[in-house]
Amino acid sequence: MENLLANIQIKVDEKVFLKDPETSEIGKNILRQGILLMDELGFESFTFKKLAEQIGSSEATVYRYFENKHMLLIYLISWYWNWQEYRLVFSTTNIPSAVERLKIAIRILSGTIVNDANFSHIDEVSLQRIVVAESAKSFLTKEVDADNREGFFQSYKRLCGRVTDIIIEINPDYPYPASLVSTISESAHYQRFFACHLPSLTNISEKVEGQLEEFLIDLALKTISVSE
Amino acid sequence: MENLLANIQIKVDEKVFLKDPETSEIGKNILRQGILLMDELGFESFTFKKLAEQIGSSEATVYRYFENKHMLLIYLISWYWNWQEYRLVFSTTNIPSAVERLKIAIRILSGTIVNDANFSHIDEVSLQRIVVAESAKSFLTKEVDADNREGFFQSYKRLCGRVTDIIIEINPDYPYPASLVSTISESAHYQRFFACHLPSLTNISEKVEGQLEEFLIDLALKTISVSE
DNA sequence: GAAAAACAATAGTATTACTATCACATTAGA
DNA sequence: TCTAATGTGATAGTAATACTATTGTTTTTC
Repeated sequence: MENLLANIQIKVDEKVFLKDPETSEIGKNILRQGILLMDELGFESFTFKKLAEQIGSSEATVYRYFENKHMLLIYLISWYWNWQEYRLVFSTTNIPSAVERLKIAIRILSGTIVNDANFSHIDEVSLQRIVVAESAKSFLTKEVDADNREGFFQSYKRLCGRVTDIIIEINPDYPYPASLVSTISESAHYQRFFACHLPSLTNISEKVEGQLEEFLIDLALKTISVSE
Repeated sequence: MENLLANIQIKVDEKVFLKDPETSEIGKNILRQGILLMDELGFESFTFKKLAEQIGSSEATVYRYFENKHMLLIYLISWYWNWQEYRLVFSTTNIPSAVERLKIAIRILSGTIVNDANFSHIDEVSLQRIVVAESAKSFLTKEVDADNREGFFQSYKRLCGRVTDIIIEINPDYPYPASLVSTISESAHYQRFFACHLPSLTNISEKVEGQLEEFLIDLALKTISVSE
Protein backbone atom coordinates (compact mmCIF):
# COMPACT_ATOMS: atom_id res chain seq x y z
CA MET A 1 0.00 0.00 0.00
CA GLU A 2 3.01 2.24 0.24
CA ASN A 3 3.85 5.01 -2.20
CA LEU A 4 0.44 5.19 -3.86
CA LEU A 5 0.78 8.75 -5.04
CA ALA A 6 4.00 10.56 -4.37
CA ASN A 7 2.50 13.95 -4.95
CA ILE A 8 -0.43 14.23 -2.57
CA GLN A 9 -1.00 16.01 0.69
CA ILE A 10 -3.47 15.27 3.45
CA LYS A 11 -5.35 18.49 4.14
CA VAL A 12 -7.12 19.33 7.37
CA ASP A 13 -9.93 21.89 7.58
CA GLU A 14 -8.66 25.45 8.04
CA LYS A 15 -10.80 26.08 11.10
CA VAL A 16 -8.66 23.64 13.09
CA PHE A 17 -5.43 25.67 13.05
CA LEU A 18 -4.38 29.32 13.19
CA LYS A 19 -1.53 28.94 10.69
CA ASP A 20 -1.20 25.95 8.35
CA PRO A 21 1.53 23.75 9.76
CA GLU A 22 2.03 22.07 6.38
CA THR A 23 3.32 25.34 4.89
CA SER A 24 6.55 25.73 6.87
CA GLU A 25 9.39 23.64 8.19
CA ILE A 26 8.66 24.79 11.74
CA GLY A 27 5.02 23.79 11.28
CA LYS A 28 5.91 20.34 10.01
CA ASN A 29 8.33 19.93 12.90
CA ILE A 30 5.53 20.86 15.31
CA LEU A 31 3.50 18.01 13.81
CA ARG A 32 6.37 15.51 13.74
CA GLN A 33 7.61 16.16 17.29
CA GLY A 34 4.11 16.83 18.59
CA ILE A 35 3.06 13.31 17.59
CA LEU A 36 6.13 11.70 19.15
CA LEU A 37 5.89 13.70 22.38
CA MET A 38 2.13 13.19 22.85
CA ASP A 39 2.62 9.47 22.22
CA GLU A 40 5.37 9.39 24.87
CA LEU A 41 3.79 11.58 27.57
CA GLY A 42 0.07 11.16 27.01
CA PHE A 43 -2.32 14.05 26.35
CA GLU A 44 -2.59 15.21 29.98
CA SER A 45 1.16 15.61 30.57
CA PHE A 46 1.87 16.95 27.09
CA THR A 47 2.35 20.77 27.02
CA PHE A 48 3.26 23.33 24.37
CA LYS A 49 6.16 24.42 26.55
CA LYS A 50 7.63 20.91 26.39
CA LEU A 51 6.96 20.70 22.65
CA ALA A 52 8.75 24.02 22.06
CA GLU A 53 11.78 22.72 23.96
CA GLN A 54 11.69 19.53 21.90
CA ILE A 55 11.75 21.35 18.56
CA GLY A 56 14.23 24.02 19.70
CA SER A 57 11.77 26.82 19.18
CA SER A 58 9.57 28.96 21.42
CA GLU A 59 6.23 28.33 23.09
CA ALA A 60 4.82 31.48 21.51
CA THR A 61 5.63 30.07 18.07
CA VAL A 62 3.61 26.92 18.75
CA TYR A 63 0.67 29.11 19.89
CA ARG A 64 0.81 30.84 16.51
CA TYR A 65 -0.11 27.56 14.80
CA PHE A 66 -2.67 26.10 17.25
CA GLU A 67 -4.95 27.86 19.70
CA ASN A 68 -4.39 25.19 22.40
CA LYS A 69 -3.39 21.57 22.75
CA HIS A 70 -6.98 20.40 22.32
CA MET A 71 -6.91 21.87 18.80
CA LEU A 72 -3.59 20.17 18.06
CA LEU A 73 -5.21 16.88 19.09
CA ILE A 74 -8.20 17.63 16.82
CA TYR A 75 -5.76 18.36 13.96
CA LEU A 76 -3.77 15.15 14.41
CA ILE A 77 -6.88 12.99 14.64
CA SER A 78 -8.43 14.68 11.61
CA TRP A 79 -5.22 14.11 9.68
CA TYR A 80 -5.31 10.42 10.63
CA TRP A 81 -8.91 9.95 9.52
CA ASN A 82 -8.31 11.80 6.26
CA TRP A 83 -5.30 9.58 5.64
CA GLN A 84 -7.37 6.47 6.42
CA GLU A 85 -10.11 7.75 4.06
CA TYR A 86 -7.56 8.16 1.28
CA ARG A 87 -6.32 4.62 1.92
CA LEU A 88 -9.91 3.32 1.97
CA VAL A 89 -10.93 4.98 -1.26
CA PHE A 90 -7.85 3.69 -3.05
CA SER A 91 -8.14 0.17 -1.70
CA THR A 92 -11.79 -0.23 -2.55
CA THR A 93 -11.69 1.29 -6.00
CA ASN A 94 -12.45 -1.27 -8.72
CA ILE A 95 -13.65 -3.83 -6.20
CA PRO A 96 -17.18 -4.73 -7.34
CA SER A 97 -18.07 -6.91 -4.35
CA ALA A 98 -19.50 -4.85 -1.51
CA VAL A 99 -18.70 -7.62 0.96
CA GLU A 100 -15.09 -7.58 -0.18
CA ARG A 101 -14.97 -3.80 0.17
CA LEU A 102 -16.38 -4.04 3.70
CA LYS A 103 -13.66 -6.48 4.65
CA ILE A 104 -11.05 -4.12 3.26
CA ALA A 105 -12.59 -1.23 5.19
CA ILE A 106 -12.52 -3.16 8.46
CA ARG A 107 -8.93 -4.20 7.88
CA ILE A 108 -8.02 -0.56 7.36
CA LEU A 109 -9.84 0.49 10.54
CA SER A 110 -8.39 -2.24 12.69
CA GLY A 111 -5.16 -3.39 11.10
CA THR A 112 -1.62 -2.78 12.11
CA ILE A 113 -0.21 -0.06 9.91
CA VAL A 114 3.20 0.78 8.56
CA ASN A 115 4.65 4.22 8.02
CA ASP A 116 3.71 5.92 4.77
CA ALA A 117 6.73 7.27 2.90
CA ASN A 118 4.53 9.88 1.24
CA PHE A 119 4.32 11.84 4.47
CA SER A 120 7.78 11.72 5.98
CA HIS A 121 6.98 14.30 8.66
CA ILE A 122 4.24 12.11 10.12
CA ASP A 123 4.97 8.90 12.05
CA GLU A 124 1.72 7.08 11.33
CA VAL A 125 2.47 4.24 13.75
CA SER A 126 2.94 6.70 16.60
CA LEU A 127 -0.12 8.65 15.45
CA GLN A 128 -2.22 5.49 15.53
CA ARG A 129 -1.27 4.94 19.17
CA ILE A 130 -2.39 8.52 19.87
CA VAL A 131 -5.70 7.86 18.11
CA VAL A 132 -6.17 4.67 20.12
CA ALA A 133 -5.38 6.28 23.50
CA GLU A 134 -6.48 9.88 23.06
CA SER A 135 -9.09 10.32 20.32
CA ALA A 136 -11.96 9.71 22.75
CA LYS A 137 -10.73 12.70 24.75
CA SER A 138 -11.23 14.90 21.70
CA PHE A 139 -14.99 14.43 21.79
CA LEU A 140 -15.78 13.32 25.34
CA THR A 141 -15.91 16.94 26.48
CA LYS A 142 -18.51 19.47 27.55
CA GLU A 143 -17.66 21.44 24.40
CA VAL A 144 -18.54 18.56 22.06
CA ASP A 145 -21.67 20.24 20.62
CA ALA A 146 -19.85 23.48 19.84
CA ASP A 147 -16.87 21.57 18.40
CA ASN A 148 -19.25 19.50 16.27
CA ARG A 149 -20.94 22.63 14.89
CA GLU A 150 -17.46 23.92 14.00
CA GLY A 151 -16.95 20.78 11.92
CA PHE A 152 -14.06 19.43 13.99
CA PHE A 153 -15.23 15.83 13.67
CA GLN A 154 -16.10 15.88 9.98
CA SER A 155 -13.13 13.73 8.96
CA TYR A 156 -14.21 10.91 11.24
CA LYS A 157 -17.85 11.31 10.31
CA ARG A 158 -17.05 11.27 6.58
CA LEU A 159 -14.96 8.09 6.88
CA CYS A 160 -17.65 6.37 8.93
CA GLY A 161 -20.23 7.55 6.38
CA ARG A 162 -18.33 5.80 3.58
CA VAL A 163 -18.28 2.51 5.45
CA THR A 164 -21.94 2.93 6.38
CA ASP A 165 -22.77 3.25 2.66
CA ILE A 166 -21.05 -0.10 1.99
CA ILE A 167 -23.18 -1.79 4.64
CA ILE A 168 -26.37 -0.27 3.21
CA GLU A 169 -25.33 -1.62 -0.20
CA ILE A 170 -24.91 -5.11 1.28
CA ASN A 171 -28.18 -5.13 3.22
CA PRO A 172 -30.50 -2.13 2.80
CA ASP A 173 -32.83 -3.60 5.43
CA TYR A 174 -30.31 -3.68 8.27
CA PRO A 175 -31.57 -0.89 10.58
CA TYR A 176 -28.36 0.17 12.36
CA PRO A 177 -25.56 0.61 9.79
CA ALA A 178 -24.04 3.81 11.24
CA SER A 179 -24.16 2.38 14.75
CA LEU A 180 -22.40 -0.75 13.56
CA VAL A 181 -19.63 1.24 11.87
CA SER A 182 -18.93 3.46 14.88
CA THR A 183 -19.06 0.39 17.14
CA ILE A 184 -16.50 -1.37 14.94
CA SER A 185 -14.28 1.71 14.70
CA GLU A 186 -14.26 2.35 18.44
CA SER A 187 -13.84 -1.36 19.16
CA ALA A 188 -10.81 -1.43 16.88
CA HIS A 189 -9.20 1.11 19.21
CA TYR A 190 -10.33 -0.34 22.52
CA GLN A 191 -9.49 -3.96 21.74
CA ARG A 192 -5.99 -2.83 20.77
CA PHE A 193 -5.69 -0.84 23.99
CA PHE A 194 -7.06 -3.71 26.09
CA ALA A 195 -4.72 -6.20 24.41
CA CYS A 196 -1.79 -4.11 25.68
CA HIS A 197 -3.05 -2.95 29.06
CA LEU A 198 -6.28 -4.70 30.22
CA PRO A 199 -5.99 -8.17 28.71
CA SER A 200 -8.86 -9.70 30.70
CA LEU A 201 -11.30 -7.49 28.77
CA THR A 202 -10.31 -8.95 25.41
CA ASN A 203 -9.47 -12.17 23.62
CA ILE A 204 -7.15 -10.35 21.23
CA SER A 205 -3.51 -11.18 21.72
CA GLU A 206 -0.75 -8.67 20.97
CA LYS A 207 1.34 -11.47 19.57
CA VAL A 208 -1.09 -13.09 17.13
CA GLU A 209 -1.60 -11.27 13.83
CA GLY A 210 -5.02 -10.72 12.37
CA GLN A 211 -7.23 -11.65 15.34
CA LEU A 212 -8.71 -8.17 15.68
CA GLU A 213 -9.58 -8.01 11.97
CA GLU A 214 -11.05 -11.51 12.12
CA PHE A 215 -13.13 -10.65 15.20
CA LEU A 216 -14.53 -7.45 13.67
CA ILE A 217 -15.10 -8.85 10.16
CA ASP A 218 -16.90 -11.84 11.66
CA LEU A 219 -18.99 -9.58 13.89
CA ALA A 220 -19.88 -7.27 11.01
CA LEU A 221 -20.86 -9.95 8.50
CA LYS A 222 -22.94 -11.90 10.99
CA THR A 223 -24.68 -8.79 12.29
CA ILE A 224 -25.58 -7.61 8.80
CA SER A 225 -26.72 -11.19 8.13
CA VAL A 226 -24.34 -12.17 5.40
CA SER A 227 -22.54 -15.48 5.08
CA GLU A 228 -18.89 -15.23 4.27
CA MET B 1 -36.06 -3.42 39.98
CA GLU B 2 -36.30 -0.86 42.75
CA ASN B 3 -35.93 -1.67 46.43
CA LEU B 4 -34.51 -5.12 46.03
CA LEU B 5 -32.77 -5.22 49.37
CA ALA B 6 -33.20 -2.26 51.67
CA ASN B 7 -30.22 -3.22 53.78
CA ILE B 8 -27.30 -3.48 51.43
CA GLN B 9 -24.34 -1.27 50.64
CA ILE B 10 -22.22 -1.09 47.53
CA LYS B 11 -18.60 -1.43 48.64
CA VAL B 12 -15.60 -0.18 46.71
CA ASP B 13 -12.11 -1.57 47.21
CA GLU B 14 -10.23 0.14 50.05
CA LYS B 15 -7.23 0.97 47.89
CA VAL B 16 -9.31 3.49 45.97
CA PHE B 17 -9.86 5.97 48.80
CA LEU B 18 -7.95 7.33 51.80
CA LYS B 19 -10.96 7.42 54.15
CA ASP B 20 -14.18 5.51 53.41
CA PRO B 21 -16.72 8.08 52.21
CA GLU B 22 -19.58 5.75 53.11
CA THR B 23 -18.76 6.04 56.82
CA SER B 24 -19.57 9.71 57.37
CA GLU B 25 -22.13 12.30 56.39
CA ILE B 26 -19.40 14.51 54.94
CA GLY B 27 -18.14 11.55 52.91
CA LYS B 28 -21.56 10.75 51.53
CA ASN B 29 -22.04 14.40 50.66
CA ILE B 30 -18.71 14.36 48.80
CA LEU B 31 -20.09 11.49 46.73
CA ARG B 32 -23.53 13.04 46.22
CA GLN B 33 -22.31 16.51 45.25
CA GLY B 34 -19.22 15.15 43.52
CA ILE B 35 -21.42 13.21 41.09
CA LEU B 36 -23.68 16.18 40.38
CA LEU B 37 -20.78 18.61 39.94
CA MET B 38 -18.71 16.32 37.72
CA ASP B 39 -21.80 15.64 35.60
CA GLU B 40 -22.36 19.41 35.27
CA LEU B 41 -18.77 20.59 34.66
CA GLY B 42 -17.09 17.59 33.06
CA PHE B 43 -13.99 15.92 34.49
CA GLU B 44 -11.48 18.50 33.20
CA SER B 45 -13.21 21.53 34.75
CA PHE B 46 -14.18 19.73 37.95
CA THR B 47 -11.89 20.60 40.92
CA PHE B 48 -11.81 19.66 44.60
CA LYS B 49 -11.87 23.38 45.42
CA LYS B 50 -15.21 23.73 43.62
CA LEU B 51 -16.54 20.56 45.27
CA ALA B 52 -15.59 21.85 48.72
CA GLU B 53 -17.47 25.08 48.03
CA GLN B 54 -20.46 23.05 46.87
CA ILE B 55 -20.67 20.98 50.05
CA GLY B 56 -19.86 23.86 52.39
CA SER B 57 -16.68 22.25 53.58
CA SER B 58 -12.98 22.69 52.94
CA GLU B 59 -10.69 21.52 50.16
CA ALA B 60 -8.41 19.87 52.67
CA THR B 61 -11.31 17.75 53.90
CA VAL B 62 -11.96 16.41 50.41
CA TYR B 63 -8.24 15.53 50.13
CA ARG B 64 -8.62 13.44 53.30
CA TYR B 65 -11.01 11.12 51.45
CA PHE B 66 -9.43 10.92 47.98
CA GLU B 67 -5.81 11.37 46.89
CA ASN B 68 -6.83 13.31 43.76
CA LYS B 69 -9.75 13.72 41.40
CA HIS B 70 -8.60 10.79 39.27
CA MET B 71 -9.14 8.52 42.29
CA LEU B 72 -12.59 10.00 42.92
CA LEU B 73 -13.42 9.15 39.29
CA ILE B 74 -12.10 5.60 39.81
CA TYR B 75 -14.26 5.33 42.96
CA LEU B 76 -17.44 6.54 41.26
CA ILE B 77 -16.97 4.25 38.27
CA SER B 78 -16.18 1.28 40.49
CA TRP B 79 -19.32 2.01 42.51
CA TYR B 80 -21.35 2.08 39.31
CA TRP B 81 -20.03 -1.26 38.05
CA ASN B 82 -20.49 -2.88 41.45
CA TRP B 83 -24.06 -1.61 41.48
CA GLN B 84 -24.62 -2.93 37.94
CA GLU B 85 -23.12 -6.28 38.98
CA TYR B 86 -25.55 -6.48 41.90
CA ARG B 87 -28.43 -5.69 39.55
CA LEU B 88 -27.17 -8.29 37.06
CA VAL B 89 -26.81 -11.06 39.60
CA PHE B 90 -30.27 -10.42 40.97
CA SER B 91 -31.92 -10.16 37.58
CA THR B 92 -30.39 -13.31 36.21
CA THR B 93 -30.87 -15.50 39.26
CA ASN B 94 -33.31 -18.36 38.60
CA ILE B 95 -33.29 -17.74 34.86
CA PRO B 96 -32.28 -21.11 33.36
CA SER B 97 -31.97 -19.90 29.75
CA ALA B 98 -28.50 -18.52 29.04
CA VAL B 99 -29.83 -16.61 26.04
CA GLU B 100 -32.42 -14.98 28.24
CA ARG B 101 -29.75 -14.08 30.81
CA LEU B 102 -27.59 -12.55 28.09
CA LYS B 103 -30.49 -10.37 26.97
CA ILE B 104 -31.02 -9.23 30.54
CA ALA B 105 -27.31 -8.49 30.89
CA ILE B 106 -27.27 -6.39 27.73
CA ARG B 107 -30.37 -4.51 28.83
CA ILE B 108 -28.64 -3.72 32.11
CA LEU B 109 -25.48 -2.54 30.33
CA SER B 110 -27.29 -0.39 27.80
CA GLY B 111 -30.66 0.47 29.22
CA THR B 112 -31.93 3.72 30.61
CA ILE B 113 -31.84 3.49 34.38
CA VAL B 114 -33.89 4.99 37.18
CA ASN B 115 -32.63 6.08 40.55
CA ASP B 116 -32.30 3.37 43.18
CA ALA B 117 -33.95 4.30 46.47
CA ASN B 118 -31.55 1.99 48.31
CA PHE B 119 -28.73 4.48 47.82
CA SER B 120 -30.23 7.88 48.39
CA HIS B 121 -26.85 9.63 48.42
CA ILE B 122 -26.10 8.48 44.87
CA ASP B 123 -27.92 9.89 41.82
CA GLU B 124 -27.52 6.89 39.52
CA VAL B 125 -28.89 8.71 36.47
CA SER B 126 -26.28 11.43 36.86
CA LEU B 127 -23.62 8.81 37.58
CA GLN B 128 -24.49 6.97 34.39
CA ARG B 129 -23.88 10.15 32.40
CA ILE B 130 -20.47 10.40 34.09
CA VAL B 131 -19.70 6.80 33.18
CA VAL B 132 -20.73 7.45 29.57
CA ALA B 133 -18.67 10.63 29.20
CA GLU B 134 -15.76 10.10 31.55
CA SER B 135 -15.07 6.43 32.27
CA ALA B 136 -12.74 6.12 29.27
CA LYS B 137 -10.58 8.83 30.81
CA SER B 138 -10.08 6.64 33.88
CA PHE B 139 -8.12 4.07 31.88
CA LEU B 140 -6.91 5.88 28.79
CA THR B 141 -3.88 7.16 30.69
CA LYS B 142 -0.16 6.53 30.78
CA GLU B 143 -0.63 5.14 34.30
CA VAL B 144 -3.07 2.42 33.18
CA ASP B 145 -0.70 -0.49 33.83
CA ALA B 146 0.11 0.68 37.35
CA ASP B 147 -3.58 1.41 38.05
CA ASN B 148 -4.48 -2.07 36.75
CA ARG B 149 -1.94 -3.74 39.03
CA GLU B 150 -3.49 -1.81 41.94
CA GLY B 151 -6.80 -3.41 41.04
CA PHE B 152 -8.58 -0.15 40.18
CA PHE B 153 -10.48 -1.72 37.28
CA GLN B 154 -11.50 -4.94 38.98
CA SER B 155 -15.17 -3.96 39.28
CA TYR B 156 -15.48 -3.48 35.53
CA LYS B 157 -13.44 -6.60 34.79
CA ARG B 158 -15.53 -8.71 37.16
CA LEU B 159 -18.81 -7.54 35.62
CA CYS B 160 -17.51 -8.16 32.10
CA GLY B 161 -16.29 -11.57 33.25
CA ARG B 162 -19.77 -12.54 34.36
CA VAL B 163 -21.25 -11.64 31.00
CA THR B 164 -18.40 -13.41 29.23
CA ASP B 165 -19.27 -16.58 31.15
CA ILE B 166 -22.87 -16.40 29.87
CA ILE B 167 -21.62 -16.20 26.28
CA ILE B 168 -19.30 -19.18 26.80
CA GLU B 169 -22.28 -21.11 28.16
CA ILE B 170 -24.29 -20.29 25.04
CA ASN B 171 -21.54 -21.12 22.55
CA PRO B 172 -18.29 -22.55 23.95
CA ASP B 173 -16.80 -22.50 20.44
CA TYR B 174 -17.14 -18.76 19.90
CA PRO B 175 -13.51 -17.56 20.07
CA TYR B 176 -13.93 -13.94 21.21
CA PRO B 177 -16.39 -13.77 24.14
CA ALA B 178 -14.50 -11.24 26.28
CA SER B 179 -13.90 -9.02 23.25
CA LEU B 180 -17.59 -9.13 22.42
CA VAL B 181 -18.59 -8.16 25.96
CA SER B 182 -16.23 -5.20 26.19
CA THR B 183 -17.27 -4.12 22.69
CA ILE B 184 -20.93 -4.21 23.72
CA SER B 185 -20.26 -2.43 26.99
CA GLU B 186 -18.24 0.37 25.42
CA SER B 187 -20.71 0.65 22.53
CA ALA B 188 -23.53 1.07 25.04
CA HIS B 189 -21.76 4.21 26.25
CA TYR B 190 -20.65 5.58 22.90
CA GLN B 191 -23.96 5.06 21.10
CA ARG B 192 -25.67 6.92 23.93
CA PHE B 193 -23.14 9.73 23.69
CA PHE B 194 -23.39 9.87 19.89
CA ALA B 195 -27.21 9.91 20.04
CA CYS B 196 -26.98 13.12 22.09
CA HIS B 197 -23.99 14.83 20.50
CA LEU B 198 -22.77 13.21 17.24
CA PRO B 199 -25.95 11.80 15.70
CA SER B 200 -24.45 11.05 12.28
CA LEU B 201 -22.31 8.33 13.91
CA THR B 202 -25.32 6.38 15.13
CA ASN B 203 -28.79 5.19 14.19
CA ILE B 204 -29.94 5.35 17.78
CA SER B 205 -32.44 8.06 18.49
CA GLU B 206 -32.69 9.77 21.87
CA LYS B 207 -36.43 9.80 21.53
CA VAL B 208 -37.14 6.15 20.70
CA GLU B 209 -37.00 3.70 23.61
CA GLY B 210 -35.21 0.43 23.35
CA GLN B 211 -33.28 0.90 20.11
CA LEU B 212 -29.88 0.63 21.76
CA GLU B 213 -30.83 -2.59 23.57
CA GLU B 214 -32.28 -4.02 20.35
CA PHE B 215 -29.15 -3.10 18.38
CA LEU B 216 -26.79 -4.67 20.92
CA ILE B 217 -28.90 -7.77 21.63
CA ASP B 218 -29.25 -8.37 17.88
CA LEU B 219 -25.50 -7.89 17.38
CA ALA B 220 -24.64 -10.21 20.24
CA LEU B 221 -26.95 -13.05 19.30
CA LYS B 222 -25.99 -12.98 15.65
CA THR B 223 -22.29 -12.77 16.43
CA ILE B 224 -22.42 -15.72 18.81
CA SER B 225 -24.48 -17.53 16.11
CA VAL B 226 -27.73 -17.97 17.95
CA SER B 227 -31.20 -17.44 16.54
CA GLU B 228 -33.52 -15.50 18.75
C1' DG C 1 -13.10 14.28 81.14
C1' DA C 2 -9.28 13.50 78.28
C1' DA C 3 -7.32 11.90 74.16
C1' DA C 4 -7.80 11.01 69.49
C1' DA C 5 -9.70 12.00 65.23
C1' DA C 6 -11.90 14.94 62.02
C1' DC C 7 -12.80 19.31 60.16
C1' DA C 8 -12.22 24.26 58.76
C1' DA C 9 -9.43 27.92 57.55
C1' DT C 10 -5.62 29.66 55.63
C1' DA C 11 -1.19 30.08 53.54
C1' DG C 12 1.76 28.37 50.53
C1' DT C 13 4.40 25.94 46.42
C1' DA C 14 4.75 24.26 41.85
C1' DT C 15 2.91 23.56 37.47
C1' DT C 16 0.04 24.50 33.62
C1' DA C 17 -2.33 27.30 30.16
C1' DC C 18 -2.06 31.08 27.84
C1' DT C 19 -1.29 36.26 26.51
C1' DA C 20 1.46 40.35 25.66
C1' DT C 21 5.35 42.74 24.14
C1' DC C 22 9.60 43.71 22.00
C1' DA C 23 13.63 42.82 19.21
C1' DC C 24 15.37 40.32 15.53
C1' DA C 25 15.22 37.50 11.33
C1' DT C 26 13.19 36.16 7.15
C1' DT C 27 10.40 36.71 3.20
C1' DA C 28 7.98 39.06 -0.34
C1' DG C 29 7.19 42.64 -3.43
C1' DA C 30 8.22 46.77 -5.81
C1' DT D 1 18.38 46.57 -3.46
C1' DC D 2 15.38 48.40 -0.27
C1' DT D 3 11.29 48.53 2.34
C1' DA D 4 7.38 46.60 4.37
C1' DA D 5 5.17 42.68 6.00
C1' DT D 6 5.36 38.49 8.26
C1' DG D 7 7.28 35.12 11.24
C1' DT D 8 10.16 33.77 15.10
C1' DG D 9 12.50 33.83 19.64
C1' DA D 10 12.85 35.44 24.16
C1' DT D 11 10.90 36.92 28.11
C1' DA D 12 7.66 38.53 31.44
C1' DG D 13 3.46 38.14 33.11
C1' DT D 14 -1.51 36.64 34.73
C1' DA D 15 -4.83 33.35 36.19
C1' DA D 16 -6.14 28.89 37.33
C1' DT D 17 -5.25 24.33 38.99
C1' DA D 18 -3.35 20.62 41.92
C1' DC D 19 -1.92 19.76 46.01
C1' DT D 20 0.59 20.12 50.79
C1' DA D 21 1.37 22.02 55.36
C1' DT D 22 0.04 24.02 59.57
C1' DT D 23 -2.80 25.62 63.25
C1' DG D 24 -6.94 26.06 65.80
C1' DT D 25 -11.48 24.28 66.68
C1' DT D 26 -14.94 20.80 66.92
C1' DT D 27 -16.48 16.25 67.27
C1' DT D 28 -16.07 11.62 68.53
C1' DT D 29 -14.49 7.86 71.20
C1' DC D 30 -12.98 5.56 75.19
